Parts: sequence; C-alpha cells; structure tokens
Amino acid sequence: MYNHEMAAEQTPPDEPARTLRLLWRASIDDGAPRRGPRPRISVDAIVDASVALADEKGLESVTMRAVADRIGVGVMTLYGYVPGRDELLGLMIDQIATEGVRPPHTGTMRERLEAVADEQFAECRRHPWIVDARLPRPWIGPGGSHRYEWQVAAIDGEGFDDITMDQIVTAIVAYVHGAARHWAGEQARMRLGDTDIEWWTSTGAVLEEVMDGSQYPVSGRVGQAAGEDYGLGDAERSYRFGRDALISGIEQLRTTR
Amino acid sequence: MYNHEMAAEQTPPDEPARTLRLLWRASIDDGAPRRGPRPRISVDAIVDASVALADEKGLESVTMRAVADRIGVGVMTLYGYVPGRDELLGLMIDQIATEGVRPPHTGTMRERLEAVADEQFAECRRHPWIVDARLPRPWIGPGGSHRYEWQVAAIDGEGFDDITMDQIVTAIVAYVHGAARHWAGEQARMRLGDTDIEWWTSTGAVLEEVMDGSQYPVSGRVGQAAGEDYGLGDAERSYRFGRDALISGIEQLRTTR
DNA sequence: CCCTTTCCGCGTACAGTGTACGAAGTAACT
DNA sequence: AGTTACTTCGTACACTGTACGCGGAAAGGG
Repeated sequence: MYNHEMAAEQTPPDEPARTLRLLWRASIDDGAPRRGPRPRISVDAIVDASVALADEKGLESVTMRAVADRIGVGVMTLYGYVPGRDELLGLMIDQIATEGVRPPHTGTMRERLEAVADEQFAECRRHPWIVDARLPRPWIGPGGSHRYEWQVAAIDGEGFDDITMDQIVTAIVAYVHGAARHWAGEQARMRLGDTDIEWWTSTGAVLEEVMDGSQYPVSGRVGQAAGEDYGLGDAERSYRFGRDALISGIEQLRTTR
Repeated sequence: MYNHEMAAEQTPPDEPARTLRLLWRASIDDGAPRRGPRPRISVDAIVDASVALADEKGLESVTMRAVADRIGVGVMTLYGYVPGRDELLGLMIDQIATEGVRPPHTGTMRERLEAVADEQFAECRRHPWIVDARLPRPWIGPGGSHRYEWQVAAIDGEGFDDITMDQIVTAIVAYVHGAARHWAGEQARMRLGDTDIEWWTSTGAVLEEVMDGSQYPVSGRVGQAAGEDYGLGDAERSYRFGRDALISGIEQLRTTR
C-alpha cells in the first residue's frame, strides 16, 4: 500500500539537487521523529575526515576506504550520507572555503584587492590539494558564496559596473589559482628533501649531455640567473610579483575612464 | 659470462634520467645492430595515441589499456617503451608544447606579451586536459624549453633584469593556467548541452529555496548581472580582461623605473 | 646449419580503486 | 507483537596500474 501523497514532490531526490542540499546542509529535518536507528555519524564528520586526510597525505589518498577507516565505519556506510566521491570532493572544497577569515574591507582599493588575493592564496596554501581538484560541476555552496560576496564587496562602490566587478574578481582568482599551482608543485618537491638535490644534479648532468645549450640563448641566461638567485622556495615571491602587477593594471583601469 | 666493461656506466638507467632521455628522444642508438626483433611501435606512437585519446575523451580515459588498444598492442608492451603512466603524462605535456606556432617577436611590448599569453592559452584550448594534469616532477623537455625561450625572448632587451624577466613570464603563464582552468570547466559544461540548462534550472530552484538571498547583497546583484549579460560561453572574455590588466601592470613596471 | 644470446611482445596475476546490491539489525508507529 | 522505515556494512564486480616471467624472433658465432 503506497502513500500517493508523498510521492508527489521528492521521491528520488535527483542527484544535483541532493548534493546542493547537502552543501547547504539543508537536511530535511522537519522535527518529525525518524524511524530506525539514529545516524551514528554525520556529513560533517565525513567531510572533516576527508579534508584532514587530504591535508596530511594528499588528495589521492582520500579514498572512500581510508575515510571510512578514519571515522571507524564500514566503507558503504559513507554512501548513506554522501552520493559518491566526486560529490564528497565538492563538499570538501566548499568546506575549506568556509574557514577563511575575511574582515570588513578597509584601506585603499589596492589594499583591498591585495587582501582578496592573499586570502585566496592562503586557502590554497592551507590545502594545497585544491589545485589538483577539478569538478565536473561547479557546485555553489555556502563557503564559496560567502567568499565571492566578500571578494566582490572589496570593489563595490568604486565606480565599476557589475560585469567589470565580476571580471576583476574572476581575474584575480584565476591568477591566484595559477600561482598556487606552481607553489604547490614547488612545495611538494621541497617535501622530498635531499632526494631533490640528488635529482637536480642527476637531471643537470643529463640535460647538459642531451640538450644543446646554444639553442637557448636567452632562457639559458635567464634560467640560470633565476635559479641561482632565488632557486627553490620562492614561488611565493613570484606570486607577489604577479599579484602586484595585476592589481596595478586594475587600478589603471579605473583612472583611464 | 658477463661483459664487465658495459656494466661500468649505465646498466640500469635510473628512473629520472631515463625519462629525461625519453623526453629528448635521446635513444641510445649507437648504430650497432640490435639483436632480437625490431620494435614494432615507438614512443612517439604511444604519446600521439595518448594525446589523441585525451583530446577526445578527457584525461581520465587515458588508461594504459586504452592506449594499448588504440595502437593495437598488448598493454604490457607499452612498458617496454615508457616507464609508467606518470612519465607518459610528462611526455604528453611536453609533446603538446611542441605544437605551438611561435613566430619571431614583432611589435610593441604589449603586443608581444599578448602573443605570449594567447599562445599559451591556445595550447590549453587545444588540449583542455592539461589543466587537470599535475606532475610530481617538472620534467624539462624540448617542447617546454623552446616555449620558455620564446616567451622570455619576448621581453629581452626591454631593460628588465634577468630575474624580473623570469617573473614576468611566470606571472603570465600562471594567469593563463588559472584562466584556462575556468575556461575548461565551462567548456566541459557546455559539452553536456541541454542537460546543462536542465541542471541550471533545477539548481536555481533549489538555491532559491535553500540560500538566503539577503545574505548576499553585492554578489546577488553582480552575479545576476554577469549571468544575464554573458551567461555561459565567455570565460574567454574574462580571460582577455585579466590578460590585458596584467599586461598593463607589467607595462607600468617599465615606465616607473 | 644449429645454438646461443639478446631483445620484444604480452598473458596472467595482484593489490588497489569506486560503488551496486541486498541482507541484517534497530527503533518507532500501529 | 507486527509492521515499517531506517542505518549499517559484507560481498561482489568492473576497472585501474604494473610486476613477473614465458614464448618467440632476430642476429652472431660455430
């Protein structure tokens, strides 16, 4: 005997909608007492465990089994809370967007834009694995929404039209992601420690043998200078350089209109 | 009975060195006739097949089995030519860096930097999967080296010191990568076609229900404007916006010294 | 000519992945 | 007590990268 009424709206919550509700933690908890055993864990527990795992050992070590082990349940239990691994990744990404500290904007526009870039970069620094994470869907969750609101607010009232405002934020975020990618790569290499030096010497020897230096007049000189002067460890300086240039360009946009 | 002589230098070519030689196609072909059957395929064939596969169906569909099937050999045959999947990925990345057309630089510095950015962006456009590819090692191959040489040459003789030159190129490449990431995401969504519209409407309905619009005064307005005006399909316009801003900032760098 | 040596091709096997299915158990409602 | 709704999770399957080792093919030496 079926209840025709309840089948009306939401019998099988279609996939995207379910994940969206999950992102906003819009559990359908209408106070009515649920049957069966109370859930032993929660989405938050799963997401937190996954983030911790990714922070410690990288994204590829976030397997469903590893996550389940970490919170002490069977693997398949997770699927009662989360549709699948991809959706879990979306939850993780929005989760870390929530952590950022974003004080009200003050100072010049340049300072505000710097803050926007630095906050986004700090997020990547805390969780280097986001640069590896690519999603089939751009899930719109609370974390990302709050961040975007704060980012756009940084240039509100500066005389830009709405579309330009969006493009400014998009450009900065894009740059930060790209720079963070380089930074994360360098970071991963540094974590290998001495192995890395060994690798570079071995690499250098082979390169010397195999590539014709005379074919690279400019980059040979520049690459060497860059390598000697700041070597490993200054993807961060590079980040700041590009950040400042980009913001200068945006500033100029305002004065030339 | 062993030949002691040949064991002296290169009995087991250590992993990185081997891949490096592979990148530069420095086969140890010393003219001496090899025993046994001639190789039936080549590294190039493997790399080409892999790139084609990635172009057609995305990076995750580049499995060793799929590649082997495509060129009509057994899976394990590949391992006679290539150390493993990660190294193959490195070969693919350097391969597509070879394809770019990079004419001698002409015009103003702005035009030259635009060309640098656009060429790098075109590469990402041709092979959207590179934004997904992250390598443990930054392999230095001929493709990437030529590209870097050309990129640095674009600002040679403009009065920048070597380190600044490197940072300029790095910043542009970083930005392009970030923008390409957004572009690739949008592209993937567009390829889903009508499914996507359906998805957005469904998403919109849920969002309306679940997120409190009043919490997002600025982004609510801006997001709507951006969505209405150029909707899907203009990650490219965004790219140009940021590119121009970044280059403006770099130009300014020169005049202020 | 055969035998040895050296190399290529690749079938099989294994540990690991995400997840579909369905059985077992538990708490509330009738 | 019986029914119903709900959570947990063992098992199974298709798929991944790749180690091992066998069989055969081409060249060199007798």
